[in-house]
Amino acid sequence: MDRFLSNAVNRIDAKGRVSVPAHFRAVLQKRGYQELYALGALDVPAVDMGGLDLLDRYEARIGAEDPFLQAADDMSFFCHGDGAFVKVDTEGRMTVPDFIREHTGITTEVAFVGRGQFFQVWEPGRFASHRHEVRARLLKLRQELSAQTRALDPSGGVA
Amino acid sequence: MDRFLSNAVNRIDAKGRVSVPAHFRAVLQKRGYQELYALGALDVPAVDMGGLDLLDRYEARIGAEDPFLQAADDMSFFCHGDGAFVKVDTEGRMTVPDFIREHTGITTEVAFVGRGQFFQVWEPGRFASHRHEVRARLLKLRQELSAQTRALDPSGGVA
DNA sequence: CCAATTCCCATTGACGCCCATGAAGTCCCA
DNA sequence: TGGGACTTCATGGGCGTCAATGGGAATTGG
Repeated sequence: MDRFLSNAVNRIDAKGRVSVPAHFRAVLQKRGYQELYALGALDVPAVDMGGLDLLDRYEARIGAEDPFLQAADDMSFFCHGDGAFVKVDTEGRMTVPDFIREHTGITTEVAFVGRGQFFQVWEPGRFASHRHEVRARLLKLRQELSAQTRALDPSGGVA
Repeated sequence: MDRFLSNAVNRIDAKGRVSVPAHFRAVLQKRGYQELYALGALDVPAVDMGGLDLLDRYEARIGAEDPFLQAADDMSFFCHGDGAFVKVDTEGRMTVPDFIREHTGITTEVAFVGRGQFFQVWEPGRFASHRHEVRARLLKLRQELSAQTRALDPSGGVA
């Protein structure tokens, strides 16, 4: 297994630590990352987390912009100033920093959600809501499309 | 880690000193700089700080300009005349000079903001405001772009 | 000689490292 | 196929180390 998949909810202990799911840790180790890069998502109360490759991808994107325009400055301010490194201890736990709690609303439990090349952390309740929203949007999209084409439904369907 | 990342707010003591975040100090040491070069940002109430390489980059930028144009003269006047060196003591603290206080509005607390190749100092309140502005601009930019490309979304995904 | 700055030491609070415990899952064997 | 032993993992807590901060002493410059 080489990508972040499925989801799990873990509890934050009295010292503010939470176990990163063993499966995610295995992916990180396989890719050679001991430290996590974390960045609050733009439009949802979630924080994206992943290896340094996540930051590299943002920096590559910045490199494509004219460095004297505001867009490049904004992007750097966002991914460097708003991002952070998060350490994972020898037991596979990370301490949840304040900016993650503020951005996500996390207090006592953390929902880890695999996203392929990275994963997200959510407040469990908000994650459940968002999941339903996404499902509803996809269902609607599929119904709209199937009136014209079967593109989203190669065999039995997405849902 | 070899770049300035994440942000932290530290307090100025009675003598006007403030601790440079340990992570930033580690980056400076790795690059071999004991002294900081500081220059007030043009369009925001922040001061850019970094090693001598920061000044080098500014000078390289000046060198790219036609020396007969006023722009080159202005740039040189600005980054040499308005820039300053800031010392870091044995404890990793710097004294906040007056021009930084005036340009940023800093009084009792300093927000250190990583920017990759350099970092910035802000008054914490203004930093928070600017952060929200940047996020709003990027969100808008992303929505405009997503009609054509998913470049800002590392997943390239639906959500 | 005074004032500002720098160096040194002390405190405290946060964080990383270690060990322990209990629950859940897996594998093997009868 | 069912049960038991082993492994893995999430979680809790003690302890040492380091960083941020405060204050005093020494040094330097005007």
